[in-house]
Amino acid sequence: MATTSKILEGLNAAQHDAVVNYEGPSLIIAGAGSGKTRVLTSRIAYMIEQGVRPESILALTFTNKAAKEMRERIEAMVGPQSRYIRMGTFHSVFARILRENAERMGYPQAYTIYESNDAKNLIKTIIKERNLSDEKYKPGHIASRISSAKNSLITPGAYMASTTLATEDRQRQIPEMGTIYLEYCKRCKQNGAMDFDDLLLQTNILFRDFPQVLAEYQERFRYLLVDEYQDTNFAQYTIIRRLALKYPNVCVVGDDAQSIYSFRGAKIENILSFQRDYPDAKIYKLEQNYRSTKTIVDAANSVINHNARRMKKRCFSEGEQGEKIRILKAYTDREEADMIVSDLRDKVRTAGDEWSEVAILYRTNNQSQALEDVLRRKAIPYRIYKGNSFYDHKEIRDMLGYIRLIINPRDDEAFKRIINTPARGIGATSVERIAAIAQSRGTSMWDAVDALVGMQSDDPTEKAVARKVAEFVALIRELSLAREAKGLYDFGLEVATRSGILQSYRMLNTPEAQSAVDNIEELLNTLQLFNEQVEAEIRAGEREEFDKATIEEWLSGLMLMSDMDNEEEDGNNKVTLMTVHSAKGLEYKYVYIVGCEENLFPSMQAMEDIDGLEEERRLFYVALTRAKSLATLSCAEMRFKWGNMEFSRPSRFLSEIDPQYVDSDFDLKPARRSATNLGEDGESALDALRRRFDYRYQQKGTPQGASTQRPQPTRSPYASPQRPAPEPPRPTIDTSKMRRVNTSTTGTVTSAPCDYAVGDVVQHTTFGRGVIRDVTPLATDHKITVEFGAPHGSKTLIARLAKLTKL
DNA sequence: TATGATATCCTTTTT
DNA sequence: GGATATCATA
Repeated sequence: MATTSKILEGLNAAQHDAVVNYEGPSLIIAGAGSGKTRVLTSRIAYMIEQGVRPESILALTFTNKAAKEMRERIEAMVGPQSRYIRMGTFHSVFARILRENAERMGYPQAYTIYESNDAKNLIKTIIKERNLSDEKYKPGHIASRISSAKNSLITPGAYMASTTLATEDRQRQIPEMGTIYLEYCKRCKQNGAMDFDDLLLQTNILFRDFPQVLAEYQERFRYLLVDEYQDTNFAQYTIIRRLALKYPNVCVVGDDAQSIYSFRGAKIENILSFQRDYPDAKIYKLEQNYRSTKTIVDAANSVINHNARRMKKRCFSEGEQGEKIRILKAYTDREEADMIVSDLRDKVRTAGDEWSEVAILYRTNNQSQALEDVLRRKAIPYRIYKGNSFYDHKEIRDMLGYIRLIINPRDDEAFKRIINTPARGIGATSVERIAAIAQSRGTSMWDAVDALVGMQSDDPTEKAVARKVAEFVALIRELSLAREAKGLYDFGLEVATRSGILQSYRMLNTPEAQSAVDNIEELLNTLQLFNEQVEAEIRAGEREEFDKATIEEWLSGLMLMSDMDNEEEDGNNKVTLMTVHSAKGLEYKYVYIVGCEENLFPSMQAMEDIDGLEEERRLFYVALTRAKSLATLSCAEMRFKWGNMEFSRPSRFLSEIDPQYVDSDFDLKPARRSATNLGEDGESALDALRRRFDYRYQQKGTPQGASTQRPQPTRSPYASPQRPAPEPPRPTIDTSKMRRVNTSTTGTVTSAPCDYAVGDVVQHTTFGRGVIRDVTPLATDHKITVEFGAPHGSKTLIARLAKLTKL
């Protein structure tokens, strides 16, 4: 402590304290832009400088990219020892630990990681096998229930023992839910597979059932650091709890105001009650924002102040006042995109900035479409981040299917995917028969087919199928040999060629097929890259000689990789498009938040209860605080939804921003649309609106050749020769819908009478029957507290939005 | 069994 | 509007 470390230079008082006091539990409340990453990296670097062994540090981040960046920054401070820090997402770190311990838990070491599609397919199979109605038992719904059970560490046994869950499932008319969950887990294990949630659940089971294993990791990881703690779920929370039991050197960093992942089971309580969990925890508050202008920080604060559930902190900026937040309004979503893109082009050009200083953020992925079209039309380079776009491609999933089956022959989902891909004459009936045989023998489909190959049959069609199956078996065997004999890249290439996948696309001479071939090549390149990387690590002595690159390791890495983690190789000077969720942790000079409309942002389903609405508000806060110098918000009056136009009103969040920070030329009050505007006179108002967006209007093909005025030939679904242009030249506008929207708008906006009173009995679509306990008036609505009894308890809802019926 | 046509969901957010 | 699922037909 005698000499000051270089690492501490330039830190403010709060940051300094948070870096230096690394022993014992600490909670770092880090407001947006407060130098959180800097504190985390400096803290770790400082620890190493003070003699803490890097191997004893476990740092968990939210994305792989964040981990990579942190490691680089630490390396810059303390050099190559940083390589020995265990760092990554919860999922990737524990996937590796599980691999080391898989066998004692009844999983193969080469277990496969199931992504959500695999999980859903398996659930579908189970539902079918049990002859349950796929009307009531929707795979997606079942999958999400299983997922939240796992995130809350509820095993199938516990699930079925719970009377609360049983009644809940009966209410939802899925009484077999527990059985399906049990069967699902059984089948995953049979298949030697873990889904995303298993990676956390099974880690907990490992630590619970094998205390000596837990003890080993407790000794190994004496210092724990968790980033984005406000977004951890119960399973993650418990892992940390367990690991910290012996040496409570646990440092969590987060911001309750940025908790936006409750749909994934994240519990904001984890951060709110850290002090209760670790009573002698030290608390550090990083409140100075170094990222944004005063205007942006203050505006964001004024919005988040509408939330009741907050931790006390005061975020401020000492930067410039900066420009006011601009709010733009367009008539249609299409026009909104035009407006935004022209605006950002002007900004970038006049200021001489880079495209990469601009981000366009939206609430839902589908909003990117309109923006992409305009960007492409104006030849502005852009980069779009979209979930796991890699697996969205069939050719990639097929390639991975082969590789998975070779690594883990028990993986029935992979087997089903590829047995007839590319088509080799083994149809659904044959596959079902194989599945049935496997079921009856209690083996995997691969084992079933493997045993079947030697058998003879007299039936000629059966014989033909048997021959084809035998060919498939031979193919997989050959590829397995290739895996052992060849390097990673060559093996991948063998899979692509011998399987016939590559050939099947080359035969087709379409641009889509070409892109598929490109994707396959890209996949093979990642194999090569991975191999080179591992070899470099071995040469540098960071990795043992015998620990060569394996296809298993590559595959799990790939499964746990998100689009976020992919580095762009062909130049970075591009406008960024992404959801607000993916923007967390990032910053841009210019930020555009589009679609600031009621029912979109905040989203319709989130507005059902107060918690949901508050989370949307935090999301909006996250969006706003991404901006360094200028934030621009926009909304449209009409938006294409499910193929027809729907009206929307400006988001309540726009009017929640303190007006002194806003620059807009229209009234922001959500209640602005009055009855006269669209009342009985609705049609003419509509016509006026139609006229103003005749761009789309004409594009949709007016029969009189008006479309020829448009120089831009856009793909037009109504222009196809088979289908005559519809009589009224506005096929996309469904007036019946408009009237509907219309009446509901006028009815609720003008005055806000409340249909509910204390003591009323109501029915809710998800929570069931309840009694109203309290009614509080809001600006344009009422907040009601409803007691639902057993599983749900008391909920605070917004009268107009909650799906309630009075009984 | 493979292909093309029609029906149906969809739109919250992701490791 | 679009992707995916299911169905009808050769």
